[in-house]
Amino acid sequence: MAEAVQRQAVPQDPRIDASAAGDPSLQDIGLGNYAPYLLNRIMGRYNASLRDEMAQLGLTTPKMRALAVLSVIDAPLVRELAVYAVVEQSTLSRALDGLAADGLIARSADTADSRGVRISLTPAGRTAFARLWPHMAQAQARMFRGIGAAEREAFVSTLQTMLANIRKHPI
Amino acid sequence: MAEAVQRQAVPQDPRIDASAAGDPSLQDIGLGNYAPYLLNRIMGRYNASLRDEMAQLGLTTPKMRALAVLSVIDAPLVRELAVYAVVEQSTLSRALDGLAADGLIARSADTADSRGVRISLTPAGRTAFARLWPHMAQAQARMFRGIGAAEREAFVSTLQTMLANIRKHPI
DNA sequence: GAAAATTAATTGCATTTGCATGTATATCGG
DNA sequence: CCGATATACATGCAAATGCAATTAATTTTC
Repeated sequence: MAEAVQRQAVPQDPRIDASAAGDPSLQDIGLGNYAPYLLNRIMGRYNASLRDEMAQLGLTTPKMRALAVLSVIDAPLVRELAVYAVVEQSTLSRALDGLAADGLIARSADTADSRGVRISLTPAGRTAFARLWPHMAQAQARMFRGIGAAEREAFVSTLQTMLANIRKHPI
Repeated sequence: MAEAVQRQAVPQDPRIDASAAGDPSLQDIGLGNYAPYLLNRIMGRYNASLRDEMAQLGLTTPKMRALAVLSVIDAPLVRELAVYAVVEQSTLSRALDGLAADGLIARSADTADSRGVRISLTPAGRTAFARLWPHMAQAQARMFRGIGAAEREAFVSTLQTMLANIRKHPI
């Protein structure tokens, strides 16, 4: 399975890293200074703790995220919702089945393109989100404990730049 | 894409949020200013793109992360590795089966506690990581494109505070 | 204007995941 | 020092996931 990776001392593919000197090693940087490591640790814990709280409300992470996005964005297409909610479209489709069965969302055909399905919150869905939002707000507050407004704004601003850098979708 | 979705003034459950005023709504904040949303979008894309590249090297995300952590931390216990790699222990255990089968890691009983299993990179494992590291370094570089050294250091410093805030494990 | 290509969403299916359990070892309390 | 409890890791199994194929509709091309 992994044979390809264990070959010896392969010279760097110039398409992969054009910088002649090569990258500083992870040891040089140190795990604790390596941003993706920190980001994964932080989000791993944030998402896990939220997931446990959502389970008690009978919701999964995809369902929670769909409700959250729908509280802000009105009647998106399924594929748009998938991007915003950071959920695979097939997973989202099934999560929407569950939310619809619980009467929290409604599916309706797009008027302009009958392939498209627009998703909207029902009043019950809005109520459900109002109940789960405090958990999300609190998890965020825990995350930012001891971080002042200025630092926090700078942090969010950097995140916005980063999202613009790496995003693949125009939305 | 619509704005001003009507709000329903659902009374807050006092057990959920003791702060009398309640949280500002997600609409008030705006998705694009809500840090957990940005973080999930960013890490979703970062991890997906790295996962695709790793698949071509015959590695999964848990395997990649295990190798990365092992390149920095010497002979951790399985549970420690699971924390650093942000992978469930049962998932990690199976990823280690695969890495061991490929000769990339070695398991050895802990000398002090015979229940413990210490994991270390083999020379082949070290070579494998040397080959995948440029991909990780480049994904990180993409993420920080157009962000200066000072901003980047401030960002990482905030992340370190956040990790200290939310982490559950002492490590 | 019809065939070909593209796009939207859902669904089938194999893989992956994670919870719960099992097994072995270590530590604690009396 | 012995039974009870806790911890470490692996594994059984059901559920969740994601890729690929399907169905349906739109757009493009010639």
